[in-house]
Amino acid sequence: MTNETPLHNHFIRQIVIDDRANGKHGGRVATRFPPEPNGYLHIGHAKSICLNFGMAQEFGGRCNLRFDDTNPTKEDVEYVESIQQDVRWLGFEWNELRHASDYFEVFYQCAEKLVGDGKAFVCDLSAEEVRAYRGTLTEAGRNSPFRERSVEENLDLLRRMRAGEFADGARTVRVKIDMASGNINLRDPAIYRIRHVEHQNTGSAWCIYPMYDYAHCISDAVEGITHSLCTLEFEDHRPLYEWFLREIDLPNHPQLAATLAERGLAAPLGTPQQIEFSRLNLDYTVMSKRKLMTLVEENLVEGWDDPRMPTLSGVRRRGFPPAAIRQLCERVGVTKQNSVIEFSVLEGCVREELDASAARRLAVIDPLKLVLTNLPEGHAETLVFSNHPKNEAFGTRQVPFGRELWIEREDFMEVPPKGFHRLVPGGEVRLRGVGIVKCESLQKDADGHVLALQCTLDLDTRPGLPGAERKIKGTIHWVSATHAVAAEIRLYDRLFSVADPDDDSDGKTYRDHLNRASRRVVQGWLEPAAAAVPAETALQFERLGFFVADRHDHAADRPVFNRAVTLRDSWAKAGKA
RNA sequence: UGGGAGAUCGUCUAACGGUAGGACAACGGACUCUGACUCCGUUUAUCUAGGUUCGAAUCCUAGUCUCCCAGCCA
Repeated sequence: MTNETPLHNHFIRQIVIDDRANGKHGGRVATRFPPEPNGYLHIGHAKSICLNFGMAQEFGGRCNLRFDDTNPTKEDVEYVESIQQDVRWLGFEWNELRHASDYFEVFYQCAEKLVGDGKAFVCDLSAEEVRAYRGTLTEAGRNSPFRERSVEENLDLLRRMRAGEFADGARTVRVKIDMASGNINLRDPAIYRIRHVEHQNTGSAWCIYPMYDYAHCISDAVEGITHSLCTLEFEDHRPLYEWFLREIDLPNHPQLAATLAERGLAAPLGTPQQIEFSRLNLDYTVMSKRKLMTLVEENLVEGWDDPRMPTLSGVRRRGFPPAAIRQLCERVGVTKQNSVIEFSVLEGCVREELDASAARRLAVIDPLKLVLTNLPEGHAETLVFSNHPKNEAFGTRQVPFGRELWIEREDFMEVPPKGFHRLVPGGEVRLRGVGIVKCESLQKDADGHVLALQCTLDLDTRPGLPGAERKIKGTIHWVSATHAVAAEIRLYDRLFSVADPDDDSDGKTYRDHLNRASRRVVQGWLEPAAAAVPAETALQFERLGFFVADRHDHAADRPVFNRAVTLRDSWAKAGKA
C-alpha cells in the first residue's frame, strides 16, 4: 500500500521541532490554511494544505480552515463551499472553520488603538496620488500631507468612515512606518479602504474592509496560530506582519478581541511566526487563479472541474485519487527554491496509488471484430477473473465469453514491425484468460480497412489445462461482443502543448498553447462488470490505463469513463506502436 | 543605481567541515496470461573565481545568474 510517511525532514518541520524543544508557544503547534474564496483550489494549494494540516497532525496540534475574505468585491459563497469540499476530499478535517470576516470588529478595534497611539492616520489622497507619493523601487517616497493630522481628527474620521459617511475610495487608513524604506511594503501601507458592497459573510454590516497584511497577522494572533506558513512572495511582507503584531500587542491588550468571546469564538491570543516556502508548480499547466478563471469563463474548458484542469475538483474528476496528490506533495518536499515539477512525477504518483487500489477490468476502446470459428454458433460461457493480480482481497468476478469478440484494433497488424508481440495473419496470441488463438483469415473493405478477423482457439490452451503453460509472447485483452456494454470513454491529455505556458516572451500567451487534442471522446465496449460500477470508481482497464467512472455523467446503463492516466507503455515509447 | 530571497543530476530533493545520497525521468536487462506491476543494472549534478583547511556543496571574499516587490488584490 501507499507509504505516506515523510521521505525526509524539511526546514519547516525542523523549525517546529526546534521551537518545541525550546518550549516556544508552550510546545503547541497551531497552523491554518487561509484561502481567499475567489476561485477553486488547485494542486498548488494542495501543497499548502498538506503542509499546514500535516504539521498540525504530526505534532498533535490544530489546523484551522480560514477564509481570507477581506475583499468582498472578488469573493463568492460558491468558492467557500467548493473549498471545504476539496479540503475534505484531500483527506483533511479542520479544527475550526473561521473567516477573517469573523474578526472585522477586532480589526476595527485594533485600528482605533493604532490611531490612538499615533501610529495610523486617515489619508485623503486618491489612489493615483498615493502611487505618486510612494516613490519607486529606487527612489524614496514622500509623506502624505495628511500624515500629521491630530489623533482626535483621525479618530473622528475613522469612525465616520465606518459609519459610511464617505464614498468608495475617498479615504484610506494608513499606518505610519517609513516612506523611505527600501521595502515598499513599509511605505505607510493602507490598512483600510472604503467599499460600499455586500460581503458574502457579513452582509452590509461594513463598508470599510481591511487589507491583507493587516488582517492576516491579527487573524493568526487571534487564533493562537504558532506557525503561519505562506508562500515566498510574502517574504518581504514579514517585517510588516511583525510590525503590526508588535504595535498592536494583542496578548497584552485582550480587550481588543473581547467581542469574540461574546460570539463564542475562542481567541487564544498569541504571537505567530510567519515562515515562507516555495509554491508547487507543474509543467504543461497554468496555476494562476486568474488564468484558470479565464479558461472557465471563456469556455476553453468545461468548467472548474474539467478533468484537464489542475484544480482539485478537476483532478478528482479526472480520477486522480487524493492519496496520489498527497504523495506528490510529500515527494516534492518543502524548500525555499522556486521549482517546477515535471508532470510525470504526478502521473507516477497516480499510477502507484491506482495500481494498488484499482480493480482490473477488460475494455476495448478502438474495437476490431474477432470471430472464433472453431466454437459453435451461440457458444456462451462464463469465465472467472481475478480482480487484482497482486491482492486477493479484491476477489474475483465473472466475465462472459463467446464466439464473437471485440479486440483492440492496435493489437492486430497485417504487416507488423520487428518485435510486435500481438496478432498477425497466421500468427498466434493469447487472449487474456481464454487461451491461444491463431489468426486464420481476415476481411477488408474496399479501402483495405480490416473489418474482422477469423481465428481458431487452441482448445488445449484453455486455463487449467497443461497446454495453458505454452509460452507465447503476446497477451491481448478482449470483450465478448454479445455481452459488451457500450460506453462513452473520454481520453484526456495535457491541456497545454508546451512545458511553460506562462512564458510569453515570444509574444504568445498561454491561450496560444492550448492543446487542441487534449480531449477525445470515443465509444468503447466494456465487460458488464465494468459498467456496473458506481460513479467515481477507479478501475484499471487492462493494458489501457486507469479510468474512473465520471462523477456526474456515469450510470450503469449508460457508462461514462474518464481516462486518468495510461499505463506505462514501453512498446509505444520505443516508437513501435 | 532600492529592498527581499534562491542557486546540487533532465526534474525535485538530501548531505549541517569527513565516501555528493534518494525519488521521478531516461537507458539496458530479468520476469510476465496486462509490452503493466515487480526486480536488477547504467548514465548524468555541487553557478564562477579565488581563499581558509589534512579535508569544502558546507566556512570566508569577490563576482554571475534566477525569482519576488512600486494594488485602496491576496
